[in-house]
Amino acid sequence: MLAKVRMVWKALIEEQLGIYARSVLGEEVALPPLSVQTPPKPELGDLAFPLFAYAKTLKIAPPKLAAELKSLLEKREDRPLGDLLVAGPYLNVRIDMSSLATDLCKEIAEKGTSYGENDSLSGKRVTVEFSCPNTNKPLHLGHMRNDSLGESLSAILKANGALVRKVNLINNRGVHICKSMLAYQKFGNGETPASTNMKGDHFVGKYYVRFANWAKEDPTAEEQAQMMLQKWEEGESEVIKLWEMMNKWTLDGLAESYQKMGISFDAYYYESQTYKFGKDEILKGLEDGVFYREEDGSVWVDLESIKLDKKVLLRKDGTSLYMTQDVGTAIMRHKDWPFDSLVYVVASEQQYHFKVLFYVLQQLGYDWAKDLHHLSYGMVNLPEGKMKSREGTVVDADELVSTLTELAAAEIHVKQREALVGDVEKTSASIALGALNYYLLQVTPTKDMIFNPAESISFNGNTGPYLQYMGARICSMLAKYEQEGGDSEGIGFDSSLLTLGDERSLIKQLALYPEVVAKAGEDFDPSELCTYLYELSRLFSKWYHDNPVLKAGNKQLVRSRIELSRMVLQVLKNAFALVGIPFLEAM
RNA sequence: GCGCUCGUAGCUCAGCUGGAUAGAGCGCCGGACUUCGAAUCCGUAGGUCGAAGGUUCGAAUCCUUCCGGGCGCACCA
Repeated sequence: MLAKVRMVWKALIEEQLGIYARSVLGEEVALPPLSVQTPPKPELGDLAFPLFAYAKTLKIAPPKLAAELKSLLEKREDRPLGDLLVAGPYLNVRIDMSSLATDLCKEIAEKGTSYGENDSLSGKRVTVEFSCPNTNKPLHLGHMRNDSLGESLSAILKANGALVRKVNLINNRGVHICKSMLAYQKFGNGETPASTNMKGDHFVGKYYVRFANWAKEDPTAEEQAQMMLQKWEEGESEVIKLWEMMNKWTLDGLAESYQKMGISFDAYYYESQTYKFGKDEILKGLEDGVFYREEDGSVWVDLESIKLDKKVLLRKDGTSLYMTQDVGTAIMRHKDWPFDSLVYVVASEQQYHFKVLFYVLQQLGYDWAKDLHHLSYGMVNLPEGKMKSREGTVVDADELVSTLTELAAAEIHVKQREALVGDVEKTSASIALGALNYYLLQVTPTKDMIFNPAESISFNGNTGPYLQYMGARICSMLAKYEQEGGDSEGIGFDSSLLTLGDERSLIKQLALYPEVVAKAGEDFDPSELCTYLYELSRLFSKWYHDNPVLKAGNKQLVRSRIELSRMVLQVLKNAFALVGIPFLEAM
């Protein structure tokens, strides 16, 4: 909506520039494109058109040109509503906020939860792979950033019109899995998650740690694990039975965590089922001459054309590797659900892997391989440095969620909001989730980030709960308004009454939302929505603090401010849904 | 060594395709609840945007070099 206003003014001024150039120079000249910006201060208007670039060709100082254009434009009948102002070398526009607000109010009311959506990816099928845990330990903070990003990105792509399929690849095979199995076999004494009253993933994780300790004393431990893997691959029934049992324990535990964290998938893939795939594809590529075979029998791809060295795709004994498997899995997924695009949400450590993977898939001639993406995100570190499992500094996901939930509940009790909130347990869980997702998504994905536990449990300032709080306050105000019969009085929304600077800023921010959704989708960057949300909430809370709504006096003004609040509420709700912040009517 | 990436206030982060006095939050100090929810709001202090060059009318933003972090560079996954 704001985009439209911008376009109209830009086109008009560009046209005027052309006319002016012709009159001054007496001939047609190619002028540099006009750029549109936002002035740094509200007093300077809403749109800014810097004129520096024209000084040379038109032989006029930018401030003079601004004044000239202003007076020429003001004579034009076809000029849209709004004011022109000269601000030094800039020609600025103060747009007609009243008509924008009227249109906006209508649009938000009509579209409701779909306000902000667009069809830039309309009909496009996108598979998003994320999470991809091991089945030998519970989720930790690193997984949480991955999960938040994957879930949020999926929602954002949907809001841009895409058909999204969320998939998870469970890493449930390999030596590391055998380690926890072996430790359990040796030291388990038949205990189970049920008998020890432990969550399955933590239970299995305990044995993974147990293995590490044992391996320190017994040098044969690693060897034994390797032997177990062989037995597993041969399908020895006892090993398979143990594997199935322990896998289920972990997966049940993970399912519980996912549920709590609001994570879900449309399909699961298991490495145990996919690890052999890809071999045939590589052999086909070898036949077609896109790969080559070394003397020892191993198969390689030459990466010189993408300025990398070379990479093995099949071992000399003909078995698959990580890369081989990923090639197979991608192709299989495309058969399952023919996508136009595939996004991998995986840590930045694997940038090289994905560069190679994408290249190999292209070499194999799949047309969909043109649109593969790696949403590469940085590490999550602690203030003291990296998380290290050996030093026990890994932040456990379940523990973190429950700590935050307890703190939120404590806050509700301190403020004596039990009655207002209703279900304290559910509400505090939602606050915890909002806090976590916002904390993790706030940072530009590609950057490493520092997770400060003390800061993450704070609910003040630039946090998820701050945003939720704004929503709750608006809800409570609207409830009061409706209770007092405000809506039934038949008074309409009069946008011309919203003349305060803060109101103008709010309206603009609301009108900007659809563009932010589109940009976040283009950039694969949920943090852009976080920044937007905080700015919207901040503007609202300042305005709401300084200006009465229900007690504004004039009924027409009350009504108009109520409508403005309703718009803010709607946009908050819509944006929350895209970044995993549960909306709360009371907290 | 090669490749990728990052370096903005004490700390954590924003800063749109280069543009008008570089912005928030936390923390510090100081204010605002008989008034729509104080999980709030307002104010003060705090920055030669890692360094040096270059391109440009104009650089935190683009280019080069250097310094300093991180991550890759397995017939592991």
